[in-house]
Amino acid sequence: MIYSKQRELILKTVLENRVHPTADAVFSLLKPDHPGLSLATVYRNLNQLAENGLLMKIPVPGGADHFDGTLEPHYHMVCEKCGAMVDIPREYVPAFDREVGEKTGCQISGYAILFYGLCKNCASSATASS
Amino acid sequence: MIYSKQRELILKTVLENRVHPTADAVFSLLKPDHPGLSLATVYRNLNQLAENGLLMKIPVPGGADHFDGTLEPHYHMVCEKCGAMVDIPREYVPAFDREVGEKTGCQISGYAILFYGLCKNCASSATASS
DNA sequence: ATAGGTGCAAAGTCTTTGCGCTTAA
DNA sequence: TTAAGCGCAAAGACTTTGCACCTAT
Repeated sequence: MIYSKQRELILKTVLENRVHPTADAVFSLLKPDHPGLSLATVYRNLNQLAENGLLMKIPVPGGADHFDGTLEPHYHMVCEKCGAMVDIPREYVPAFDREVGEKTGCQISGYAILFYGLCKNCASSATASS
Repeated sequence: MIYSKQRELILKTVLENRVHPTADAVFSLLKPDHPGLSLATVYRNLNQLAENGLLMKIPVPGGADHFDGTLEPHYHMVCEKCGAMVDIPREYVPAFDREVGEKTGCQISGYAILFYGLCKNCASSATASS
């Protein structure tokens, strides 16, 4: 992976913006200061960075993929009200792969969990307004 | 929800084909005997049936949604070799929502788990051919 | 020199939607 | 008769790709 200015910028943007941005969000953040930048470049680099383990790709069914600079294993929740993506510490979830593999005869290589709900802010404002 | 011949056919197809078909798969199964059928109708009805709890919609990141006529709560595995979708009994997985909600302050409404790996067939043929 | 990157625009995949016609209740 | 459904074709959202040019090594 030879150096490229664009890739550096894209990685930096994800690392500095802890909001788990989508490709489009990264693009929008960078575009003003880098008018020549292409959305295709953002997609290519985010995917490449994820493949190389420098970022985590978080697929969201029915929506755009998000990218996360936090590499420690953890899960995510999508806020159904504001769309925010919230980190969920990993330790509350056991290692399913082995368990499920033993019981079903399948060879499990991994699994993805995505929680749905309301983030702290939206949950408290919903309570307040009732 | 007023009756429609198409909806009946679509539901019947999912119930009889325990392969967790996609909208397109349902369409392909029905098209030969029902040349007038439209893919849009299949999508509309599958979604409506899922909303009404007669089917389960299984979103697959980066791929087409699958639909499942088995209503008892359970999870799924996508075979990375043949693409088959395999049922995973539910009891091996605890109720996360409450746990995670308590720890994070978020109001969790649900979660989705999707396993990745090799189904029994593909796992054994991989072993055999080595 | 050359493999890898980039920008642009086109294409691809999956899904939804607008519209005029049809049908169940 | 009228709200719900249908078929068709168009559009939408997200992502990838082909190509000609550029750049790090």
